[in-house]
Amino acid sequence: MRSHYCAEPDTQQIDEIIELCGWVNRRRDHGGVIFIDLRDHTGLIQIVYDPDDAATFAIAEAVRNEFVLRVRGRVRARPAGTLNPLLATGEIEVLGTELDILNRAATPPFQQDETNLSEELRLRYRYLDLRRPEMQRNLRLRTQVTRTIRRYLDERDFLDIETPMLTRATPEGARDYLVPSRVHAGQFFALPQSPQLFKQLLMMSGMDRYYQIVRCFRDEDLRADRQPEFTQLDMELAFVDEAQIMSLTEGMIRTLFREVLDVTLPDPFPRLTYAEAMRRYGSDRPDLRCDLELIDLGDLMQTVEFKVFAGPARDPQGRVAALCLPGGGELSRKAIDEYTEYVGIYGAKGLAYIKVNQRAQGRDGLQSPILKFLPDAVIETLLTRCQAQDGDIIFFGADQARIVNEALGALRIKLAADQGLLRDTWQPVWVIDFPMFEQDPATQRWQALHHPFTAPGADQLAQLADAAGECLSRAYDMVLNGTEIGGGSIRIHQPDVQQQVFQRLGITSEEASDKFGFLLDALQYGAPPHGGIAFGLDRLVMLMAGASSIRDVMAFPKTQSASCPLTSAPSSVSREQLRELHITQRTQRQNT
RNA sequence: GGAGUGGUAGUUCAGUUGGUUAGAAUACCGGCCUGUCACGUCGGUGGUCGCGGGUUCGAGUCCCGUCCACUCCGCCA
Repeated sequence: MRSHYCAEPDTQQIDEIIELCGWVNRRRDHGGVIFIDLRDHTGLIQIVYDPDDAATFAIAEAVRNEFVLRVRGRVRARPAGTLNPLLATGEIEVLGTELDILNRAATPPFQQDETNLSEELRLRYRYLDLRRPEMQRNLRLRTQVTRTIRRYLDERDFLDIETPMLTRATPEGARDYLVPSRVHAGQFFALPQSPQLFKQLLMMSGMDRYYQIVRCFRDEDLRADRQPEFTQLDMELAFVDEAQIMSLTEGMIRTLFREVLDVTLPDPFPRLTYAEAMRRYGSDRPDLRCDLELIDLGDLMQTVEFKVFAGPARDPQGRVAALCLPGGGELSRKAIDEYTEYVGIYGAKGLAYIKVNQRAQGRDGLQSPILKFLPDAVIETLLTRCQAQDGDIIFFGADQARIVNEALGALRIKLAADQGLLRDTWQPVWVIDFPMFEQDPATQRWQALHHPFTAPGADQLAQLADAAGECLSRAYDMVLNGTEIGGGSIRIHQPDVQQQVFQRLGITSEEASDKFGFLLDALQYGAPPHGGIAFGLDRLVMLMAGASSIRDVMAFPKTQSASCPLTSAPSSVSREQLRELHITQRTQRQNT
């Protein structure tokens, strides 16, 4: 006997068809025969049958609006329309001879085939939302993904080791979710933002291949691809370098896509340095499904009278770049205004453009508000550099490099999406050679781009003190179709290098030993070279499922305000509970 | 913290320059019909127009505030 809950029709074999989800078509007694149409996915059905006598006996159990039913009867395989031309959609039917009502069911608050349900309603009745074929498919896919990953890593002798959920608050990074201690008045645990420090300690313990599919917590504002609790595939290896980790993990992703989606990814994945990614795509997670690239014009614009361009061109922190959209000459004034507004979100003060109508006619064949500021030679060179052709439009960004990159980088993706220039394919890429540090524009302080345990490149130590901004790290990100799905680094395993990095970050040795003295202590007892990576499982599954939000690949996600309509969490708690935790009740909202 | 979109029967939506009894589809209930399958057909129940305040003779509609959901910026080492 086999039994399944299923959601998708599969017409290949009768045995598989019988595993499908379907629906009791009519509740009314029809001369003692109940027809079950397996193409009508409006509820849950389970069919149990005897594989030796599949065609003649079956028990179907189903949840319908009013009843949970059990039907015993004959199963009849029925390719669409063959047994009765009127039965155009059915694949299989059960002719019931007995009917039991197992339970009553209330009318559901929404219809299962409704596609426009509000997110709040879906989450409030998530258990019903999860009956929908799409959600069944997504959670099924998620299981396939974790199963495949585990098998890949198990075959390579990785240890699956759990790390604490109640741990120590971290000084940097995201805000922590805190848990008050009853035993220690006034002290708090933090839920882990990642198992970073523990997995490094495990390397020093000789657990030289570690992985964990682990929940992580960050108390920051939500997005379509960010939830306060999310799942990482966390990995760490000892005695490895970047090449080994990248080779191992891209092999894992290739296996995953081949086995789960029947998709062949490139071998090896292409690689881009951070600098090149920013220069060509304005982003450290470039979407390579689109060929549009940013074109540097800084050298051309240094001497023009147009201060909007000349200023940033002369500024070492500035950038002047162009984006040439083939066929974009068709864009209306309104459309261009909308793109101007769009780049404004990223801090761009405007969006200059040139429409190339008739390039052969030189200046007269162009259309642009900024033409009058640019000499012929400059115009000619920039057109050549952009490989502009008749009917194209060239957009310009000129500002701080950070703003130009963000604005044109985002515009590039939006133009590609709007114009249908994103290929329907999978484009993985490694981004490597990240800077160690970035400078906070407000405080001028140096901050770790990845995290403070990331090793600098072997030849980069000299830069650490004098030219921190140019110091490159041994970090790497895996990017798929413009989404960062994994990131990691080779870690610092020498205490003196770790001290230097802390110093550069302005972390005093007192602070360092207070916050993660245990890691510094551990380094002293002999740490092997080690490194690792963490993949965002939710994002990965979201991409593979074609979903637009990680909520659609999580069983019970939170809303954008980090609450749960199903359980009404977070909630007030009793005074008694608070008292035990040494929290004064003033901190609680008076709503109970 | 900021920008935008939305909130009207259980659900998805419409609702004109402010006008009298707020509509449709679907769901639900009842009758009829039925190898029906988005069944058909006849009838019925169902609304604090998110909430609060204001303008007005009159507010679903205009104004202010607020709450909720979603998208984005900031934030997310």
